[in-house]
Parts: sequence; structure tokens; C-alpha cells
Amino acid sequence: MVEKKLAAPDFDLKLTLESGQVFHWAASGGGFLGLIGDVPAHVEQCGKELRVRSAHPEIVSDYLALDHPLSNIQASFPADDAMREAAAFCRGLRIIRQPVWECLATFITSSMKQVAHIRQMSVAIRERFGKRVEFEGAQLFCYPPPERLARASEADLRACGLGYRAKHLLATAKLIASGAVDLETLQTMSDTEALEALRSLPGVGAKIANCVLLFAYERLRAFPIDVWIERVLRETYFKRKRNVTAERLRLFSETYFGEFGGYAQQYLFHHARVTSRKSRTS
DNA sequence: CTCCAGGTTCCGG
DNA sequence: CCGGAACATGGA
Repeated sequence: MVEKKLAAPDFDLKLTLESGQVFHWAASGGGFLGLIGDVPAHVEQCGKELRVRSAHPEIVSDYLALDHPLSNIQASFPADDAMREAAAFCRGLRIIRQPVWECLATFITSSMKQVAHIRQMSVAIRERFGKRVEFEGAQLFCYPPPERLARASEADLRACGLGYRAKHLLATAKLIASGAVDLETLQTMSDTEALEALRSLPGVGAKIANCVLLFAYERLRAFPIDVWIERVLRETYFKRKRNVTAERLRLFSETYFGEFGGYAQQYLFHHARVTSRKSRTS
């Protein structure tokens, strides 16, 4: 396998792959080993360049969104202290372009689960139902397509640790496998239309729909509000204000954070999560 | 053992 | 329309 070098300014591979937007990459030989769809790749960062071993390095480059204008994106953020601190903490973190189905499916399993659990479930589903790929002596497993999960049983999925989420994932897989819903047509829809289309799927509410818009449909304005972000919003922008409804938070975040609100959201999320964990363990 | 996790859905007021 | 409860599982 030939190694290809990619220029990667304003990029932090580890931060990007471990910030809770994608869950299946494994640390390996100083870099990361994983699949992009069914294309295996090993990626290692050496300063401002990436060393990529893959049959399709151009797919890796596109996946990692090395073309996103990161300095423009950071410049678009609101100029408050919390945002500045999060942006400095997350320098080089990019929102990647994930395959739609595996992003949707893994986020359906994410509700009320810690990032470590989401990873476990994702790996279990891949190993149980996914196509096996050999790469550099390692065994990798593709995320199973909707058609495959549609003919699994709810018990099979529960065996992967999904709990009540099994029912949702199965129902959504069936809707897509049957053709009742076509994820590809969402590409042509407006953000609002695509959000509603996603929300019509079992187990997909506002938060997960926004994650899929942001992480798979490259709608960089999408702003998922989870427990962490809600905490940040309330404590930072609505300090000591009562009766702040979820709707109020939604309207605020849609306008305040601007054109690249999804990036702002991911930075605030990751910063809050990591600093909170440090303060608990030290 | 208790608490909580990148929520969604369903139900009663 | 709105607040609250149920829903499963596992790591800290």
C-alpha cells in the first residue's frame, strides 16, 4: 500500500475523530485505523501533514473535510468569552463528511448514552451484521446497510446493547430499505425540509435530526441541542434567567451563532464535556 | 449502590 | 399545548 501525504493545515486528527461526531475509528500505530463507508484507511498526523494509506486517498481527504475554510469559520463565531475559549481549545477540530446511513443509525442509538457506550454499540453492530474487510492484516467491519438491519430481529439488535433503541433502529431501517424514505433526496432539500424528513423517522427527534444534518449532510448551520449544550447555553447566555424554554434556546442558537453554528456547537460541546470530565477526576 | 449519559415518545392535565 | 414519566444499559 502506497502512502500518500496530504497537506493538512488547521487540522487536528485526534481531536476530530474523538470529539463525539464519529465512533468507530481505532488508535493504531501512532494514527487511526477505520473505514469510510467500505473503504479502509490508516491515517496518521505528522505536524501539518497527514500520512494516508488507502486505495482511495481522495475519499479520505473529502471525508475529513480538509477543504473547509477553518479560519473563515472561526472568524464567523460570536465574540464572547465562552466561544473564544472553546474555539481556542478545539483548534483544528473539523466537522467531517460522514456517510449518511451510518451516521443516522449510530445517532439513533445515541439517545441517553455516553460516548463510550455509543462506540461499543456501533462496534457490536458492525461486527455482528457488517461485511468484513481485511486491511494490513487487521479485520475491519463495515456498517451494515439498512437492508441488512431490516431483516435482523429486535432481539438481535438488543444483543448489541441497544436496549429500547433497538425498536427505533429496526423501524427506521425498514422504512429506508423498503424505499418509503430515500435519504439521497434529502440532499436537494432545504435545511428545514430535510430536518422534517429526518424527524419523521422513528427514534429521530430534533436533536438527532440536527446531528445528521450537521455530520452527514454538511449543513454547517445545524445546531443540535443535547444535555451538554443546553447546560452551556443556560449557564452562559441565560444566566439567572428563569422560564427559559427549549424553544427560546432553539431560536437563540439559530441566530446567535451564525452561518457556521454547527461548528460553534461542536466546539462548545467538546470543550464543556472534556473540561467537566477533568474536574471530576482530579 | 446511586447517578447519569450527544433523547424520543407517549400520556394526562 | 405542556410537563412529566417510561424507556434499557453500563461506566464512573
